[in-house]
Amino acid sequence: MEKKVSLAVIKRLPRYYRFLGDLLDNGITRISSKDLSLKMNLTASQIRQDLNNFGCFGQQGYGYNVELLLNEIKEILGLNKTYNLVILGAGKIGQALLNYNKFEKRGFNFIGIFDIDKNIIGSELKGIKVQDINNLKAFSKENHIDIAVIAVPVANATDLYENVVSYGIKGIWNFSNTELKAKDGVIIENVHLTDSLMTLAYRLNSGEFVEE
Amino acid sequence: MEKKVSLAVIKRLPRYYRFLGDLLDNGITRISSKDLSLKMNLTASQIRQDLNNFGCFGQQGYGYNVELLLNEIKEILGLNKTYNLVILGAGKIGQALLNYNKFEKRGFNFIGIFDIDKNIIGSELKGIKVQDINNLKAFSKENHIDIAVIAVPVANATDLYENVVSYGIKGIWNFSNTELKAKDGVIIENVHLTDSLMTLAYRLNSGEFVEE
DNA sequence: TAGATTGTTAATCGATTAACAATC
DNA sequence: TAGATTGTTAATCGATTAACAATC
Repeated sequence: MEKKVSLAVIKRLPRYYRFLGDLLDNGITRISSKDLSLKMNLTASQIRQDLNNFGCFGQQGYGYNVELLLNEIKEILGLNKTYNLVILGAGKIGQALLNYNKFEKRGFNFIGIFDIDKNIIGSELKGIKVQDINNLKAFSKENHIDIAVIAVPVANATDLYENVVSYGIKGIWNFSNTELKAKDGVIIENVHLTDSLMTLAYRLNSGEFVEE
Repeated sequence: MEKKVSLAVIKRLPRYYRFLGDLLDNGITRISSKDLSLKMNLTASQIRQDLNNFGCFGQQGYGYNVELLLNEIKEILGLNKTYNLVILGAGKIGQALLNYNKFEKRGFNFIGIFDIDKNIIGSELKGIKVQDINNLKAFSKENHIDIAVIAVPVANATDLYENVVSYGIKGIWNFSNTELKAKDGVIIENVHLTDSLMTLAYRLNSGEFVEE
């Protein structure tokens, strides 16, 4: 296994990916760490350090080939594979995620959506029939699920999480505003919207100036 | 102005707030940094350091009074005030946010929702009429807006952002997958869902074990 | 009082930045 | 070749952890 890369670096990768994609779209084929640093508001040093966690993608005197680097990062992020996702909770958040087309473009495919509410179960959303959450166990045996999206109310989130893990699902994208207990081999990515909004509130009051 | 508190600390505050709220709900009235550290998977040192950025809330030999500390953090985060928000983009994400009741409980009130689509404009969502985005300027003169939620497609986000800033709105909660240029006095909080999902994909592939 | 636990200073660790030899 | 820019080592900076006197 490769040496451990810090989470700070990993969290910057999607941003590199976005900027490089924009460059390519604008017909720019090469870029130096210096020029990229100016666009991204980072230091050139940091960019080179970040990239060198994964390999030597540049060339002295030349810089980086944009397309090549973009593909390397795509590979690093695991975006050459596809992922099967299920959405747990067919409320507004679940539906919003299901309808957002960008995810499928990146290889994240929604193969199922589940709910507990009899009034929603059976209805069709974006070509997928909403299933009873009790079907998830059986469904997970017939289909390989990479990621479960937890989009249910806080009260149900923890129990659901335990079930999901017991079905062997390794990736959790958690939208519920609660802590899910870390378990070996299970990766949890939290999207705590309330926390995000509170942080914004704090910063609005603290009279902070230019930021990120 | 107080000394600058690092963003790392600020981002931990909502989590403290959540845990302390849970403690209080469970009837726990006092807690030591040591016990809290065990629950939150932090070090006791870090908790004391974090809190002491803002004041001395504990007592030697006793620990912290849960209710008192909760209120202090509430105050620090600016949750004793209320905030007026407008949602820009009445699509699924905009609607999901509008319908999520937790925000209003914390003092974040949605006072308007705007869209560009004539088919949606005029319809009513959660008791609020969807307005034409062209009304936003006039609306912002009649109402104090603390935070604009950008929930429009990438293509429109940058122009909209420039407009919003020109209307004097200082807080931006950005759900579009693009970079908004930092400006003095404007606070941007990004929720980059695609980035979050990519980070999850990376971690799923990297064979990482227990985390966060 | 004795024990517990804070607030705070000092030590450590890790991440960012600077510098520069290697080399395209 | 000369200039540019990398990859990488060393220096700096900041954040986390440890230690402990103060004190409830």
